Amino acid sequence: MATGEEILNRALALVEAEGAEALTMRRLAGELGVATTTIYWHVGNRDDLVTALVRRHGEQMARTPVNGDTARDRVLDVARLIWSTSLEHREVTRLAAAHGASTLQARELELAMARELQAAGVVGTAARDAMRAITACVGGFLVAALRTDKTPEALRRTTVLADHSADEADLDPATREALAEPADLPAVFESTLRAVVESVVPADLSANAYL
Amino acid sequence: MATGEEILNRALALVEAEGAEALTMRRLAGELGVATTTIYWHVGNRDDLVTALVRRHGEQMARTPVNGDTARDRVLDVARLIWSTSLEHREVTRLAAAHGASTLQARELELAMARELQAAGVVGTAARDAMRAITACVGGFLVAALRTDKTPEALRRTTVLADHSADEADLDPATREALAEPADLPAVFESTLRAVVESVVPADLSANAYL
DNA sequence: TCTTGTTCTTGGACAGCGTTACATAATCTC
DNA sequence: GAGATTATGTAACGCTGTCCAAGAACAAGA
Repeated sequence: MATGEEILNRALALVEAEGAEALTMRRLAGELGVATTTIYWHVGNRDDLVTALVRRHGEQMARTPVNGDTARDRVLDVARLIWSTSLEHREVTRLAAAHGASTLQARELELAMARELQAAGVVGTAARDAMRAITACVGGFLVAALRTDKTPEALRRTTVLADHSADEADLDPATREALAEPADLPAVFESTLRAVVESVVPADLSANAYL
Repeated sequence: MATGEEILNRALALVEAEGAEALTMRRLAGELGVATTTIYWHVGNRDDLVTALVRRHGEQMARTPVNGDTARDRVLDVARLIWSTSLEHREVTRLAAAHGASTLQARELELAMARELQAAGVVGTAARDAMRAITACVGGFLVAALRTDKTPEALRRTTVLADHSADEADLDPATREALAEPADLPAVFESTLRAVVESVVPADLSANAYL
């Protein structure tokens, strides 16, 4: 009755609907109308459950085709894809991050990036290092974006950084004011990633007739 | 007998010695030879405990002076400082990350960065966005570096990305081989951060007589 | 049809977690 | 010394992941 596939479906639905922390063995079992131990029999550990969940979801995430004319644009687009799809399914992303399985979640997309890098002439250790740089940055921005959701007021950047009690008087008032409100994260992401990709992927001269 | 200060000291020692997940209320109480509730009386919640811990530790982290001749170098050096001190106290960093208090941990150093940016002529929203970009990247690399420690073999990048069963045949063998072993993260960090900082902090012409 | 073996499900327990209500002891204040 | 404040302890509640041993369902062989 309760196949492993069904359990994963239900678990995914639960996570997307009520957040990563709603995924408990008892809760999921109740959702399926089944005893807790049944899940263990079919899927195994909670670790196994989450791993299977993230892997399956990661495979579905890589459906979108890659856009862009130049090699750089296509690499950049893969990075954008990781960013946007991770944000669309932010609860799964949070779950994967808490589980240390972010790489597994983005596996297919990272391999796509490896292919685009190869098309740009970046192979071997250079490709590995380029991927590392790009994915680290994407991951950093993702952490920043997801943190904002559930962090209590007192730990927000805007309050932590703006709340200086008369010290930090040497900071420009305009800067102080700017620190008190959140940045436009997608915009900063876009420009930062562009800089990183440009530093790592050689310009595709052939694609631009004007150079 | 057990002041709040002492409790924080012991908690910090516990975290640094046995990892972030060793910090449980009962464990800490036992360590102090005291009932669990005593901690609640002195420090409050576990959230409060961790917050206080991270804040205090973050203040101690900002002792190191900033080096560098040009404005860019000094900004870069602050970023390096966040990176290296966070890695030296990696368990506290892990704890702060799990608690969503990374900004609090790096507060003093981020404010130092704001000052260096100001010295470089970057103020207002530009300074905020620049800080966001830099700290997101540093955070991303930190997550990557810390993840490697405690992730089970099966979830490591090197296995996740290298383990393609005859698919991905279109990937260069050199790339495949490179993906199977870890990157030199500090080196990639250094070069990536340089690119980001350069894209965000204007060159300090006055500091270089040759330009 | 009865039996045997495998697959699947279950109830109940265990140890651990954060947290709290309540009772007790120590210390200071008037 | 009486009373209030501060500090600590006991015992429980509800939650978590996990496992064990017992049972139900079902397939196939005699």
